[in-house]
Amino acid sequence: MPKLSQARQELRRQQILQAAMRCFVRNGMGRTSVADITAESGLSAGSIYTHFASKAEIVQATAQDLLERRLTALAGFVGEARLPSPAQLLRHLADGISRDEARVGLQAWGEATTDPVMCGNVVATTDGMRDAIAAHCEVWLVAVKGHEASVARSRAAGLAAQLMAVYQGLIVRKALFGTTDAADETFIADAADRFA
Amino acid sequence: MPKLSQARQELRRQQILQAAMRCFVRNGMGRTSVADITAESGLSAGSIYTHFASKAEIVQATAQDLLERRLTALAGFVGEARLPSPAQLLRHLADGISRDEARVGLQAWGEATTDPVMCGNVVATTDGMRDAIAAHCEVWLVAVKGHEASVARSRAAGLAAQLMAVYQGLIVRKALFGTTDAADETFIADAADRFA
DNA sequence: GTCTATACTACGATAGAC
DNA sequence: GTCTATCGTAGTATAGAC
Repeated sequence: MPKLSQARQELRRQQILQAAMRCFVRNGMGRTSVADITAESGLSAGSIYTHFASKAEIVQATAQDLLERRLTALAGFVGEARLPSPAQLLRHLADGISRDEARVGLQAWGEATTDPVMCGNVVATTDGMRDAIAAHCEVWLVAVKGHEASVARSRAAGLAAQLMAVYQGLIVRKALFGTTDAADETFIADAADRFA
Repeated sequence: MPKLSQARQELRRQQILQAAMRCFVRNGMGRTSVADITAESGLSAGSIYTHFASKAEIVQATAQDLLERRLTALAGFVGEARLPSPAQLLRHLADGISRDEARVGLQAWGEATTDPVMCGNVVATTDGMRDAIAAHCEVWLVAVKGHEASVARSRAAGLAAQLMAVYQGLIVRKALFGTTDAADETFIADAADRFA
């Protein structure tokens, strides 16, 4: 296996996925044609089909990349030594996603309702985020709030589920509502208070 | 204007929209063809196009009906004399939406990211729900919690935004995650506690 | 690996009879 | 108003040259 060739393949793959992402932001996953992606990427149809077997695969891979970026960012944040509070965690989640990402995220949810592969990816990544949040909250509840280990664990699970729900609501808000930064800040501060 | 004819038109319209709804649950808005809707409704293509100008219009109308049903149900609930708490409100919102409705709701959000008409409908209806919740919470904060009018108003606005976010998160949960009733009940009870 | 050109299909929408 | 039949197009995927 030539290593350089693999790196080049990965580069092409990213080139295609980033072009697809821009197309999805503009026209949505459904109304984006493979021709649109070829035009946006500067590649040809033939080239794209050597890297992806079908349009569905491009759609899934684009969403998967997006989901994984969010999960990785979260893992990095809770991995720091600072031991952020649940409120700070929520704030970081909110700040970490752009409007374009929120838009394509919503499209991915819509696709996931009828595409089992997409649904599996969404559920797996979302569960991953929730578990990372739960694990962090458990530590936080013990270290900062002085809870006992067993109650911290069960409280952290519920807390994580709630934080994820608010996060998901915030994604809807960011994608569809032309809210001002000030209004978003109020919203996040309010939610943070509730989980403080 | 013949009245019976209008009623008949409305019946056909509902016949088409209900068929479309079933198709969207099965295959999604994007992958449902007009032929699918004709087959499901028992009507013909020609007939459908006398009632709707395009497929996009059918998609928008189906989503609009779904959104309005949720808004009307909420208005009815807060219109009762019982003065439910925010927690009970959330519980009612959660119970009022089926998994199929949640699925198509998610598809509508995805469409709304690139279809201005759909986006307008979603935003308007969601704002309507939030306002209805805020108005109710304001009354509740004054009557049950004994808050002063001015602080109740500002607190109610924030509370309503938070409740909507959790509600939206719950829609995602209901549509994509095969959660058990018990787990959902825990989730809702936990959220309700937080807003009690 | 990448391109151009194209085969094949599926879909949205309409025409015209009844 | 409703049906059947069909037109035109758009879009996915592939074949074959380079």
